[in-house]
Amino acid sequence: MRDPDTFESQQTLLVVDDEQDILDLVSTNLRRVGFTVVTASDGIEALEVAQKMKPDLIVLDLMLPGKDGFAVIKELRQDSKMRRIPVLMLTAKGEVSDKIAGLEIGADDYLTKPFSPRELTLRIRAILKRSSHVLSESSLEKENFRIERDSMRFYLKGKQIDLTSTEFKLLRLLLEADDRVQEREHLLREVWGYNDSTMTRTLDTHVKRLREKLGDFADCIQTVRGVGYRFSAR
Amino acid sequence: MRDPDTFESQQTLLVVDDEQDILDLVSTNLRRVGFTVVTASDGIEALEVAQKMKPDLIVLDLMLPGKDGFAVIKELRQDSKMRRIPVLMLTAKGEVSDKIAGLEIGADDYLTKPFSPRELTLRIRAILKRSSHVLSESSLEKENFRIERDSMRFYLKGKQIDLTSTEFKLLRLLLEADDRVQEREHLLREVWGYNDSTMTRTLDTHVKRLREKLGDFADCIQTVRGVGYRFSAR
DNA sequence: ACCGATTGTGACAATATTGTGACGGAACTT
DNA sequence: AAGTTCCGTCACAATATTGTCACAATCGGT
Repeated sequence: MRDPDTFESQQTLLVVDDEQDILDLVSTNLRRVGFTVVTASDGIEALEVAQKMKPDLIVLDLMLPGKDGFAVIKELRQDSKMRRIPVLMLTAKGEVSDKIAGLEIGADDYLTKPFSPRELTLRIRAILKRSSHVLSESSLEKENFRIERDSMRFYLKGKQIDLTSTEFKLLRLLLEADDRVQEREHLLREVWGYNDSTMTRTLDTHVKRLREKLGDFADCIQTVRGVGYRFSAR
Repeated sequence: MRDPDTFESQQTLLVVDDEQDILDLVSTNLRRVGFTVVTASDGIEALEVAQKMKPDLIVLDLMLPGKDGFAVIKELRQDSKMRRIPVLMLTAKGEVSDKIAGLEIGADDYLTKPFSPRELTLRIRAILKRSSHVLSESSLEKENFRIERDSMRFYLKGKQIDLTSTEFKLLRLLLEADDRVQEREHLLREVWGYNDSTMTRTLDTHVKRLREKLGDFADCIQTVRGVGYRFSAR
């Protein structure tokens, strides 16, 4: 009898690294624990494969010939089809800067080389669990909040509340972020498509409107001054 | 059959000493227990090799021709790529001064000659274990302190404490440094982006504000006169 | 014990950031 | 066409954060 946790529809991982031995090592290990693994050895290839295969997760080395990990993530996040694919970033020792530590680059997690295969699979499982829960189901429920992605409806304490489409997008992002701070720039990019991040106050205004509609729960949208907003359900 | 946890991409050590026999002894021993070892016999060479190889740890003799161990560490800590590489300092009997004892020089540990190979590998393992864990997880817990990088929340004895973003950055750096002294210049560069390190007292002020918020635990932020600050949790 | 350098401290002013209400235009409905 | 909804901007208010300064306290060295 199989452990129910491993009894999952096979999940596909894309592993991207330019060092062949690491690629081999990682993929054999991941296959051994039940994943389907495809590989790529540079950024361009990675993007192509990602587009074609729609992997459930990408393991991405930061240092790549041609297009580095940052660039790959950036393009990934700009494509609506691939935006949701979680990324686990691999970094060499010296590359660990604050940017990475803060996960400001858009990766979902990162791992410093050298790492043990066990650690890698643990991380992958954690991300997949989190994101399958959060992202793939059509409705997302959290405490008193509930969002139905398909119908674009929002419920607070079971009661439906009308949101405009922008409000909905914004609240959805905040909810999906699950207590992580979402930077202003990020929200502006995701909801409005603003890439320049210049002066606009529309985010503030919409947050205000959302808070109004949340009533007693207005404080669930917390502002992190100088950074962005964070949603903490209750 | 190998233990899966030891099945990791090989870790590289850089051993620096000007005495050839010690170099040989140490490296053969370290290779025997599974490390990749590269060597250098003076400070200049050490820095070059470190830059090129990005070793996972440097074993550094204090007494070196040309540039001594202190100088090497100092330069190391100034380079953003190499800043995080842990250093194990080797010292001869008489050289153990207060500076070394307090590890105020930026080393992660030190060992007095003569030492047994076994002791050396134990120390190395300890340092590597410590430093690989500190940065790789999204939340960092240490005694009564806990920092969640994603949500930018800080907890003391389980209770959440509000920090401004600057305070958060500062505390995070101190916590991540894990008992190592962080030089003023370094903190100013990392948190504020100041490169000139001229006269500003804002670091002092922020440390004070942090201490206020830490209450009883204010003394965990220790000042090292003329050098910087050190965080030692309890 | 004294001196100079360094750090702690409290107050303050400047600045940066966000909240808020109102407004006008655009898009959509009726 | 009139009414409605939604959206982004603006001006202004309300806050929160930050850096500096003057002065006190402390430390290290002699």
